[in-house]
Amino acid sequence: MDHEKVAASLAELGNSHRLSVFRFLVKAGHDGASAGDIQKGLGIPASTLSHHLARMAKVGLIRQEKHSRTIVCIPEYGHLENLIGFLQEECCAGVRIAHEPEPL
Amino acid sequence: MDHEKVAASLAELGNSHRLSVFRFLVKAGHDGASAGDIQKGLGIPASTLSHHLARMAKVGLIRQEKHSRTIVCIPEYGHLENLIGFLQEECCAGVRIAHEPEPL
DNA sequence: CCAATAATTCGATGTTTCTAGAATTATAGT
DNA sequence: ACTATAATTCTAGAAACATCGAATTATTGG
Repeated sequence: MDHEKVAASLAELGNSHRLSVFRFLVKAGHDGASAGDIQKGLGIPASTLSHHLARMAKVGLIRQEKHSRTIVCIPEYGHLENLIGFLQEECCAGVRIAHEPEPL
Repeated sequence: MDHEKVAASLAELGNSHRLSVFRFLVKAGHDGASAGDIQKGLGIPASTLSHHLARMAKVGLIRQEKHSRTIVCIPEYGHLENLIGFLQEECCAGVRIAHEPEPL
């Protein structure tokens, strides 16, 4: 993942509503949750939520699958892993994360 | 670190200039770099840079120490670690990071 | 005290983002 | 065909952000 994509993804997660949505989806698990479920669960107006979901999908934080009338949103775990990996490698350079063992 | 602080910090890192600044500071190491050095290194106009540095300091991503005329900026490694920790715990729930070993 | 340097604050402008109601599209069930 | 449901798109206003030159505030050295 390159610099610009990382910045764009962090910017998306850097919004309280969207961070809530992502956390909600992670809790929901690999099957994800429908836009409606998220709306009810978090109490965000439909049009506002739709706007945020579209942004998250655009940068690859979530995937959206249409099943008849409902749209199922699934968190892209791999994307977040890549993001975390970037931060650890590019932004922690030489600094060890507390619970991570020393390299040999 | 709570939800709102996490969102605010991610939002700050979610700007290309600021992400560059943070990476620059990490490369510079624990001694950090002066605002002037960052400006020369990244080619960002002084007033623009000052604006970004102030924002980063506000959420705790960096620390600014004034030494006579120059301001030294130091990355707050711990802050980023907390951020990464939050993402791993709240947003990866049960998902294993590739290079991390399975728990016993 | 004066000139030079380092950095911030001011001010103004253009852009993006957020928000949410209203209208629209798509689909299912009867 | 009609109605209800799920979600998006449209639209528009407010708020926040980004940019950067010019003016300003320290601080150092001569």
